[in-house]
Amino acid sequence: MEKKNALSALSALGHEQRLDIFRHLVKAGPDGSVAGEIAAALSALPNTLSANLSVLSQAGLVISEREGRNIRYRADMATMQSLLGFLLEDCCGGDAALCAPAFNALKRCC
Amino acid sequence: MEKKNALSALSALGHEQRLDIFRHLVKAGPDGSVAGEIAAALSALPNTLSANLSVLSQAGLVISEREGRNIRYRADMATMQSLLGFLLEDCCGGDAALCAPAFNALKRCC
DNA sequence: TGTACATTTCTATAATTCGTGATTTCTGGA
DNA sequence: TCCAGAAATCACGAATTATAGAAATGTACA
Repeated sequence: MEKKNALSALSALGHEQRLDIFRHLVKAGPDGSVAGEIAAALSALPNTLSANLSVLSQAGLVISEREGRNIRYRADMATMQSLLGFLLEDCCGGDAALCAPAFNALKRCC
Repeated sequence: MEKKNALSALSALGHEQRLDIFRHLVKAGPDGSVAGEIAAALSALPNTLSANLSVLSQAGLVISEREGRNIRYRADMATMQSLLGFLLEDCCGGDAALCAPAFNALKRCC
């Protein structure tokens, strides 16, 4: 992951409603959730929710798909994993072997 | 980790210079780096660097310690790990057993 | 005690982000 | 074609945050 992508992902998550949305989608798992459900779950106004979903989407943290007149959102765990890789790059004094097992385990999980 | 702590950590990292500082400290490892070294490495002005180190410190992402007339900073990996735990809570449909190995591996590494 | 160095704090200005209301687009069904 | 529901987009004032320069603090050492 490049720095600008990491920055947009981190600043997207550094906002209360967007963090709530992302965690809601993480908990929802691979099925995700449609915008209306998210709005109801978080008691959010439709337009602010939409704006925040757009920010998360541009940051690559969520993926959207139209489903009839609803739009379904899912958390993109692959982006999350590469963000972690970027943040913890060279975390073990450059000895990647120390961290590799942890990153691989994260990829298998979720 | 509570939500407000996660928010302050994420928004602290969602800023270019602060992200650079944090990654610099992660690469520096347990020895950390003094403010002057960081400023030289990032070509940062002393006052803006100080302000951003303060933000990272309040977010719990770095730890500081005076060392003569310098101040040494270190990345706090424990905060990072609990942030990941917060972000990925219930990521495997509530089946924590799927994620536990990955989180444990992360704790051992770094 | 006096000086030099490293870092922080203060202050003012500039830039960015946020939330809200109104409008618009897209879809499905009468 | 027309209407209703779902979501996105636009515009704008308010609030927050960032930046730089200048001054102040704390430390070491002669």
